[in-house]
Amino acid sequence: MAATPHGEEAASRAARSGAAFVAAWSGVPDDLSERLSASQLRVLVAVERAGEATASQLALSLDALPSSVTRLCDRLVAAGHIERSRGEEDRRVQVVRLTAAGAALLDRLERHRRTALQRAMRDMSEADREALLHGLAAFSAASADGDATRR
Amino acid sequence: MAATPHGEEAASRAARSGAAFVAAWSGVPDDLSERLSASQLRVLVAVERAGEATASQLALSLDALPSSVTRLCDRLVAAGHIERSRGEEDRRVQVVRLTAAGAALLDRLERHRRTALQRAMRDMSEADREALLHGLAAFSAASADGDATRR
DNA sequence: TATTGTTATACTCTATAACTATA
DNA sequence: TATAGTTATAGAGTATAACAATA
Repeated sequence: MAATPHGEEAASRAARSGAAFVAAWSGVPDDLSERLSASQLRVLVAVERAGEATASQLALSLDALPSSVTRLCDRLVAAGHIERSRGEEDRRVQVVRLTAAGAALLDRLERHRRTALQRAMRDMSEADREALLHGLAAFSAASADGDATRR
Repeated sequence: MAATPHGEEAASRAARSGAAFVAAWSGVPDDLSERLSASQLRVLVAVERAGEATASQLALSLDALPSSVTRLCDRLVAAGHIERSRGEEDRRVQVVRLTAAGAALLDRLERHRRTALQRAMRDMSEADREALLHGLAAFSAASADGDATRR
């Protein structure tokens, strides 16, 4: 089996066999997807990652427009998942953060993800699990380095 | 480092370090996401996988409603990505299939995915790439077996 | 009478543009 | 006057219910 130019063969194999992993990783529990739209969930995850964020910061990190973020936050506030308050230095901005309910919801999402991954991984050999975890960590590191280099 | 009960630790690591792979795998080229909504793209992928499909079959495989599929197909037909025709046996059904333009579009999506994966993988060692591909293949096989067993 | 697909309606998401409050 | 956020409006996605054509 000869190496193909530029690792095209490896990328092609990753594209094919990666679908199952992506499906397991990306799943959302039914009761959550019934209560929240995918967009609302994306906002929630972005708020969690940022800790605190203004509408324009969220718009940037989500590649969305401030007006869209405002609407999404309106509904997330109404549902009790986030809270908004005026900035203390600059009173134009609205600072958004998770409520306890929002954090609990994201916790359930994370647990669901781990459960879905575990379901497939428990049927793998120890060596295969090891290879997967090692490979994913290396991919993650290479992605981060690439981003940094390209800056 | 002791093994944790039920492989929870392994699943937790996969959840964390898998994010970069999922991001690379799931990316859509800008010019495509400007022309097509994510929902339309999902329909297109489902049609490709099925070869030919009726509206209700698509609704099933997409976990959507026939009425939603009809709307999405309306726009995909208008854009020239799919074509519809009456079933020959059962004249109630509408059979959907890709046009050449639709197939070309999905081809570009696939090439974009391979390129994104290759970008990170070229900075990995040969051993790490090997581990990743091996692990993903094993995960995919375990998922398929699990599905079959649970049937 | 049952089934397939579509159309009617209502609510959400997203984008553009106009507007309000603050700087 | 510039900026942050919101509100107005319009097109698209998705759900329920009513409807047409076919079986």
